Amino acid sequence: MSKTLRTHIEKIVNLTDQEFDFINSLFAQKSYKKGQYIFQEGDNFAKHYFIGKGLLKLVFMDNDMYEHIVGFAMEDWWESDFEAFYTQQKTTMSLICLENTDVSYITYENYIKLCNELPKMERFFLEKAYYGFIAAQKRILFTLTSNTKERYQQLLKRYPTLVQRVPKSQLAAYLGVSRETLSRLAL
Amino acid sequence: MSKTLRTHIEKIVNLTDQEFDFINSLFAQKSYKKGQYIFQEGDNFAKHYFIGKGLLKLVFMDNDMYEHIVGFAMEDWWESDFEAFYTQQKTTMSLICLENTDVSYITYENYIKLCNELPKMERFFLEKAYYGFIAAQKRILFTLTSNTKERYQQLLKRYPTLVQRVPKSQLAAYLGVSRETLSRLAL
DNA sequence: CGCGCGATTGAGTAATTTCAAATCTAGTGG
DNA sequence: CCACTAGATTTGAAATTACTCAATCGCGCG
Repeated sequence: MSKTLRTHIEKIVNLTDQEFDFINSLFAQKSYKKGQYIFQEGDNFAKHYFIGKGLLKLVFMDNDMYEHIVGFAMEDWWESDFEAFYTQQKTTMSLICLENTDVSYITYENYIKLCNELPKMERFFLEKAYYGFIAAQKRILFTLTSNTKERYQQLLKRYPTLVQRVPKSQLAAYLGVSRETLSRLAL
Repeated sequence: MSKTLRTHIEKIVNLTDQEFDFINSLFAQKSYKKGQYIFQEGDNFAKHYFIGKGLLKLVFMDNDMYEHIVGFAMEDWWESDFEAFYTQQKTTMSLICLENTDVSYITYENYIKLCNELPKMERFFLEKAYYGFIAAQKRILFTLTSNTKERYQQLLKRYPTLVQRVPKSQLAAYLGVSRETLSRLAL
């Protein structure tokens, strides 16, 4: 799994063996089973997670206990409650395993240390943040410009593997429609 | 206006006079009148804009020529077609002045030079990217969890000055509802 | 076989859109 | 000061879309 992380980082910045050893020393590994919470609303010490294997959902629970899906995350993706991580406040969302999952994670202290001692990693995280922002803005634009059916078709097209691994009710919670409405869409 | 930019940057990283002179040498200034396009869908050489004064909308035009508002931008904000800027492709959106506006802008080449020669500016842009991402994700979450009325009230509460400067029809195009629906909301 | 979960279907209700018309408002010229 | 106009907003009514609640269906698994 460490090899996965290195390969992943080296898609953006090149690393010497020593540099990667340093990076690796700042990450820890953990495995979770389907259904487990990696973190839960209200937790402190938010961390940043790199997913080696598995499938997760980042959810926000409303007053009626309905889970709104802010995002899915799978192999080679990063996920966290980003605001909680970066500002070191309590999390407002939860990260839940939809499959058995292996993650590498970094604490905020180690993240700061990493950026200070290895500025090229700041470049790496900057690029990740850019693409995260671009993706979020595209999702906003798509909800503005498209109806439910089009957004569902786009989801199927864009993440074909994801869709096969996730119950449709979860896709509805991501798209922001009821599962009945999703079920009635004639494709 | 240069003073504004310096003050703005120094909220995140401190600068020497020499450093700021260097930064400033990489930016150019330009003024626009209400109604003018700073850039338009299909333009090349996307730039990154810092708004010294004025008010802008970032819009995407659909097949029916309806303008969807991806975001507003005002004093002390950065705005651009971020994907077009970062990947140096043609813009897919347009940036339009809702008031007379003064901007400082940086080209992609100068942006790269700036980050390479002054790594602390990479830290600055990283922080901007983080907060941009967090804001976008919050907007997504708000559309998932709230009805139209709540989203409009949130907008009024969060950007009270903006709301006074923008026609309601534009707020509707930002929220993703028709202007008639917005008009019928009893607050 | 039967349980449990997810998906679908039905029926009534609520929210939003669309198109059209009426109203309001700020700025202009006489 | 008033009439006029353009743009913005509001209102009305019908059509569409989505939601809710309830019932049913389908299927893998012990």
